[in-house]
Amino acid sequence: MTAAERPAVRELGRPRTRGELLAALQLLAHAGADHTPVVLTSRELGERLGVSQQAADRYLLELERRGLLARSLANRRQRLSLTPEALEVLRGEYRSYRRIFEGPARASIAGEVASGLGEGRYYLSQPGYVVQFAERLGYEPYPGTLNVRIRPSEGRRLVALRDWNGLRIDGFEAGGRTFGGATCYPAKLNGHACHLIRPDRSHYQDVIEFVAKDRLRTRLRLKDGDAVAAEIEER
Amino acid sequence: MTAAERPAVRELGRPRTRGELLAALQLLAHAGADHTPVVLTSRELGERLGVSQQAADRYLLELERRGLLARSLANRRQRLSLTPEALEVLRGEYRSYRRIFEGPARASIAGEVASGLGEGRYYLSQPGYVVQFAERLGYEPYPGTLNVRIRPSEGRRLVALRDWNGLRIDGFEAGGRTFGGATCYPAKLNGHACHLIRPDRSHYQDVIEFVAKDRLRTRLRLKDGDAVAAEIEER
DNA sequence: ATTACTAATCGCCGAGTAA
DNA sequence: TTTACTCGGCGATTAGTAA
Repeated sequence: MTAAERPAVRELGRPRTRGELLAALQLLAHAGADHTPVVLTSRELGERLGVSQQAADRYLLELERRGLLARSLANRRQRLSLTPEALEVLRGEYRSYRRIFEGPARASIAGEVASGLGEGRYYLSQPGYVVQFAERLGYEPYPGTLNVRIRPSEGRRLVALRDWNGLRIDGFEAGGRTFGGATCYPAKLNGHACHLIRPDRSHYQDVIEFVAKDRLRTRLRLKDGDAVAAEIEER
Repeated sequence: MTAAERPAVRELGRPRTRGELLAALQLLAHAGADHTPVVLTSRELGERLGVSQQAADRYLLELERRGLLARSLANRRQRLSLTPEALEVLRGEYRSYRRIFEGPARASIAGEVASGLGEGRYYLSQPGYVVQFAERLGYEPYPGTLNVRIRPSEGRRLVALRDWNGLRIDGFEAGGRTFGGATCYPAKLNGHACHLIRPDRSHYQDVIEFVAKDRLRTRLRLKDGDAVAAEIEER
């Protein structure tokens, strides 16, 4: 997923069009189109949404045009299924509402310092990232990540990060290659403020990465294998 | 809250208008208007929603008209706060999205049979309730509730029922008096299918009530003080 | 500055209908 | 029956502006 697509997918447009499409996505998800193709006529959809068959059909066409809905017309009966992008949109709404009623989510996680592949320095030096970090995290991070290995069982808990609001770092293209996006979450490592950074396409299963203004290894006097405690919070 | 108001509050109208108002409510809640009056100009609101100042202002007027927003204009700077009805609308959305990603919620709870005040029979005999039960639960319940006393600590867990989807029984007026609404949740009592019924204005703190097609005391051979296990599920 | 009215424009809705 | 187009009508939007 490139940088340019992201915001387009996240935002459904202006409120005027947004509401109808969201309502349609929501209804389709409840009908099961989030995991299975669903047979639903535009008439039925319109009835349930309180609009005409024509309007419902337009919603479907529009959703398809935006890459949020996959349709297959077989024998005049369309089968509808939501795309991963649509689920991302719905998940964003879920996050938003959950934050209102549950407050920001938090998690504590323990692990030990691990050595990375040294790529962090290369990536975090990319100007395309640096400007975004400066703008969204409020600082230019030290060009290198601190890797922390966690127990696989704890890793499963972190899957829930999908549901959290984070600070988006968008991907971009530079010098003919693609740099992927990432999401950052405010964190404390042994009490020291930093950010957990979760690349969209993560290479690791049981390693999480942190960025901070200073070099964390030096600042916290850490070496490979040292135990660390991380506190992660929703933005 | 009377029966007539309920649906009007729950539904924000057709998708066309619904989306804008929901987006505005959502934004206001995030700005803190759910618990504290918030100073926010219509220009700022419009910018954040991606509409003009005029449109944003209309949203505010419309929300106020629907009883979802309280405004106080002091010195040309309006202070906005959401009403309980608005929070109910937002909570409904939260429920809906949570169901998509978390699936139906469940809870197990233990308690013991308690004797009620005998009002159950009177209430459940009201035709205004009976027709709704028949339509929404799929049966006409035996006119009497089984009361189960739970430990106060368990009762706190049931507060979460607020966040669950349930089957609405609307309040109504008959014979000059008002009958309040309630929400029902599919449940099993010692494995027997029934419904937990939660009146909007509950008299009890640590007593929950069940309805079923048959008389539960007879069917399950229960007497006061008997231990029972209940499984409650989101609709 | 604000809020919020009026007027003109814009675009969504639904009826009719084709395929 | 479906899906999905055209088009007239009208409700929502924005610009301009008053208070």
